[in-house]
Amino acid sequence: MDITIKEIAKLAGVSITTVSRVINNSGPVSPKTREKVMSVVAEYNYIPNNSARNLKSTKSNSVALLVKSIANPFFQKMINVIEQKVALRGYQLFIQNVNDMQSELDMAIQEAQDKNLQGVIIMGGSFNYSANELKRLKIPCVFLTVSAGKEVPLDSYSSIRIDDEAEACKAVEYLISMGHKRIGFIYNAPLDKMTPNSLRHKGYLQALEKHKIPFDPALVATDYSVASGYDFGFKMMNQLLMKNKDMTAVFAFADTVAIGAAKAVLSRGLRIPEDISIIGFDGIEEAEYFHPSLDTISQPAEQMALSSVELLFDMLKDGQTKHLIYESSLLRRGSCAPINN
Amino acid sequence: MDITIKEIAKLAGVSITTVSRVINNSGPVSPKTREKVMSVVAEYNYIPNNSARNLKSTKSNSVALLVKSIANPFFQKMINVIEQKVALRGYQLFIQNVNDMQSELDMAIQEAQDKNLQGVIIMGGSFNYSANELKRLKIPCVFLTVSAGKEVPLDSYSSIRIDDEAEACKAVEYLISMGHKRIGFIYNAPLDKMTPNSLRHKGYLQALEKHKIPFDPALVATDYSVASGYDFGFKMMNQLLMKNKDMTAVFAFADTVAIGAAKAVLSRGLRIPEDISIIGFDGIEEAEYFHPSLDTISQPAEQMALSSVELLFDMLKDGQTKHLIYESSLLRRGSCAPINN
DNA sequence: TTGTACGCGTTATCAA
DNA sequence: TTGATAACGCGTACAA
Repeated sequence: MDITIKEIAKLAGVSITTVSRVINNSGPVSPKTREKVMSVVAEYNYIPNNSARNLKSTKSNSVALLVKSIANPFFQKMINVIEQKVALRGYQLFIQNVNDMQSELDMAIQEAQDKNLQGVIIMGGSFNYSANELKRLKIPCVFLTVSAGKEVPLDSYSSIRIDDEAEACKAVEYLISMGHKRIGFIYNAPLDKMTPNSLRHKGYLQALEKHKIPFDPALVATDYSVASGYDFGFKMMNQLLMKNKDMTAVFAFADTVAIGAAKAVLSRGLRIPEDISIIGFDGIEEAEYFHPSLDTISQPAEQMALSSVELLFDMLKDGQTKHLIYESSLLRRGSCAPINN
Repeated sequence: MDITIKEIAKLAGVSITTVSRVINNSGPVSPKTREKVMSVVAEYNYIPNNSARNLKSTKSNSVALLVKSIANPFFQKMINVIEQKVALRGYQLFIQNVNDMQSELDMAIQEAQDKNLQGVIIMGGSFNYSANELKRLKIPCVFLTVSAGKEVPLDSYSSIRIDDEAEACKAVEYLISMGHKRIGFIYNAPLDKMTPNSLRHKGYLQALEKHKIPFDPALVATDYSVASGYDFGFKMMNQLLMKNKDMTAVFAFADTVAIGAAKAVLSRGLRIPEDISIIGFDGIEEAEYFHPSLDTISQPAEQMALSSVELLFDMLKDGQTKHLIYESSLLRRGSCAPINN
């Protein structure tokens, strides 16, 4: 085992209380005692044991950020912002990945207990949390990019998201406004849960309906069995192109997928946007650096991340919850063009 | 505070020992006692406190993966592999991001103590670890993509990496073999530390020297003050293009940077590879899905990740250390072409 | 098969 | 300005 506070105390010829005071700057210690202790601490590379600390103390100035699929590029920039803002408040931030198999809420509950967290931000996930589970998480919680779902009382959490359905609808209407009627859609969402992706699907359908464009299942590509990403977009787009010779535009539910789709188009010798218009969703850097840069529905990621921290500390302060729905912006960068025939 | 083992014991009408036995499957418990305890545990959503558990220093079957800059796309796929392989061994894996300001080794030491880790994999970072610090980390440690540096005894850690210098040299020689002589280089490495990136810089110089191509500082773009990424590559490439009208090829030290650079080329209406050949390094998915797909020096990421887990468990088993240097492969995908004038 | 009691490393409450 | 000492929640000898 490593060196403990007890041994440091003995080596410095003081009590453990004094050592504790020195390392935590709590309570009064005479300068020369402090110095003595410090030197011993340095000499033996003493590091306090956090488990013991958490066990004893009830307040640690720390919050956690749980990210459902940290590999998601869209989340990356939000993570950076949150990291900075939390640090600015003098709090420590624990960043944890939550994989597909794990329950983010369960992890939050566990971590909250282990680390005496003051609050949690949960990024990604679904809209299906139970009021009961959320109640077990006794600390303030902010959902980022989703809300907790209908059954959960609004005053038990805060949330920040966009209106995925409306924004997706906007994307498709943008294509429609350019004369497109045969509009493909690529998406991937679990069947059993409500996620932002499911809402984007709804948005696609809504736009078609609104503009009296008949829905054609052949124009929709999806595959629950695989993870979405570049290759997913690539494969799905190839399917769409094979099946629909008259398709003139495609809406991909995420930028990564849009990139894969765009690659499929270009690889076949087709042109963007002359032959196929493509629009994505999220607003990640990769879509901008693709060539041609892809049009997209861009979420105000930095702003959302920033707000998540603010809402969390609002809750910490006076328990006030808030539910923000941000506007996304349609970025026209040239991957969509009016239909030309 | 949350419910504790003591309260569960009381509610179930048994001792805490029995509860402990039930939840850990240690020691004998009669079926009906077990059932009784389980039901109380379930009813009250009891979750054992990990801090308290760790305090008892009962070797928890867990290892940690510390990632220097988890946002790095190249690391992402390795993380997935490691996650799976560790799980297969029945160990729990803690994944931790280490940002630029933090010392990965210090974090490892801290975590090892707090969580009773059995071992650590450190991904990324530099070649400058001190033997002393490594000694303070008393558990097996595997460095992935770097080694610990010259002063550290080889039997105190394991490592897996590639020969960055030789591979970078290979990339440049590939360009040279196609007749290129005015070859730009974009890179970014801290001045005070030895990193894979510094080695790639060396490789660039080495290739030039080997083929008697005069070194021209105007062909090298770097900027220590910013983080490297797409935008970095974009900016640096624009600088290079402005300064060197006769440049025919560029080697970017990382694929992300190569993508930004390629975007700069295409944005100016130049063609790849007809006007400028571009080659990157790492072998990330993004480079493949860029259009045109970018040539690159591809590291065997999955294999390296897999080996890192194996080496860690080798060390756990019998203390054997090993130092592997993998071969990278040159992926020719069409972003480089023979010079044509 | 079950329970009692101690200690893990730390902080906090007293009293000196 | 210092120092005993009691918790914190849990696992585990050792007893029963």
